[in-house]
Amino acid sequence: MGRGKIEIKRIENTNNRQVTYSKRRKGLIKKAKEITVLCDASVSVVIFASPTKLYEYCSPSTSITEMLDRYHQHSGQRLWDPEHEALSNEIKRVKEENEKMQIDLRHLNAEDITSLNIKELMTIENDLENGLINIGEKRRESYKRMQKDGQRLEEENMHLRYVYQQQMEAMAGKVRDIENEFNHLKVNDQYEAQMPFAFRLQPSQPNLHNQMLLD
Amino acid sequence: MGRGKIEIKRIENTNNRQVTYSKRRKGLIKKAKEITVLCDASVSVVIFASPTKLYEYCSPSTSITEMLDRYHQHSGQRLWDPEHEALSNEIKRVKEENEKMQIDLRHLNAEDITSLNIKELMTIENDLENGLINIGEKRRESYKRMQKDGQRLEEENMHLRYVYQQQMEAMAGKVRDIENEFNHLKVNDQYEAQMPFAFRLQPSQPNLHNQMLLD
DNA sequence: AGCTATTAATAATA
DNA sequence: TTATTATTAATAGCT
Repeated sequence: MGRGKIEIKRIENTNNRQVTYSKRRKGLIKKAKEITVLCDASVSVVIFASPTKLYEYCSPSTSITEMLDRYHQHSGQRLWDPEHEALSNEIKRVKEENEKMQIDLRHLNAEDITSLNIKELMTIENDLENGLINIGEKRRESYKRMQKDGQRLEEENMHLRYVYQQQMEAMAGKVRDIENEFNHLKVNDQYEAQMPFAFRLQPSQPNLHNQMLLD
Repeated sequence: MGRGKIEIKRIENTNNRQVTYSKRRKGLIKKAKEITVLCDASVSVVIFASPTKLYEYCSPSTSITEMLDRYHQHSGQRLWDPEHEALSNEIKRVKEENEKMQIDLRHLNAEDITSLNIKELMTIENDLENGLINIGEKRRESYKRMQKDGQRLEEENMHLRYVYQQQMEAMAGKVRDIENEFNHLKVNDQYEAQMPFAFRLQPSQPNLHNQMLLD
């Protein structure tokens, strides 16, 4: 691809070699970028021709480190300790999960579905429906739970009122008894003994709590 | 360079993507080999698109390890030490991505899915969705209403308990006053007068309603 | 996997 | 280095 065909062998002319290096390096990295985008691939490229200059490309989704990690996993070499391996496995696992979800998402968005058969489409549709149904189910459940809670609270409320009134009345009766006794004793007494207070039962106050809120 | 020009963006069709990946991967590695020979360069290429398959090229004069060493020297980074951190960050990043996708997946209910091939299917699904969404809306409303009611009842309940206890204590105090008065009178009395009852304040009973429910 | 019509890369050149 | 352009090389869309 040039003005003439060239043999793939070392370019002896230094200038030509450097020019070609520059051009082809650029081309290589461009290709790497393209395959990354087009094919959802992870690519790492490291190039150097002289000790001083080094060029590298690494696809955005990864890092050189991760590429290395993969490389080592692939080649079976173990250059580092198990902890790192554990981490790499973790990454691998999470990334796989990631990929699955990406596919699912794309499918649910009706992307990529041209490559799917009717059965797979049905499955996706089913998933969508089930998702919706499940959400409905959960809502219904918690609705019922709330309803139950509401009822329970209402009942508790009623009983509290009831108990409250009962107690008040019982007390009132007892206070009346004391009063009677007191008055009876008072008959034989020369100096006016008085009830220390005039206690009267308060009427039942269903909205008492509202008043309490103002305290 | 093909039958048609293509945009550099992810190829959605899975089959096409894989074919292109295979072709371009081959091309990339060929280019890497060529620049290695032509320009006396050292090149390392690592490619992978699926977790299981990994392709790599490394110029014969070096090894991946040496490439790395050079990379380290050049970038000033030392990959082996902070590797742990780098991997952790990677995990964190991917996990965050995961979470986002999970949220997306969950929110997909309301997503509009259209496709010419499966138009009918999707229409039905849409109807289903909308129906469920409307119902969901209503549910959500009454859910909130219930939640509010529940809160109100709970508050009322608490205040009833509070008022109840206050009244009981006030009464107990008053009953004590009466007792004192009574005893004082009794000193000058020749026949044993007795309190008509031994009134004692019941301890606060938070679970009173439970007992009441059994009545 | 192969086959080509096309596009893309690049060797020679300035 | 950069730009131009004549050529070759890579490859997209089909079988």
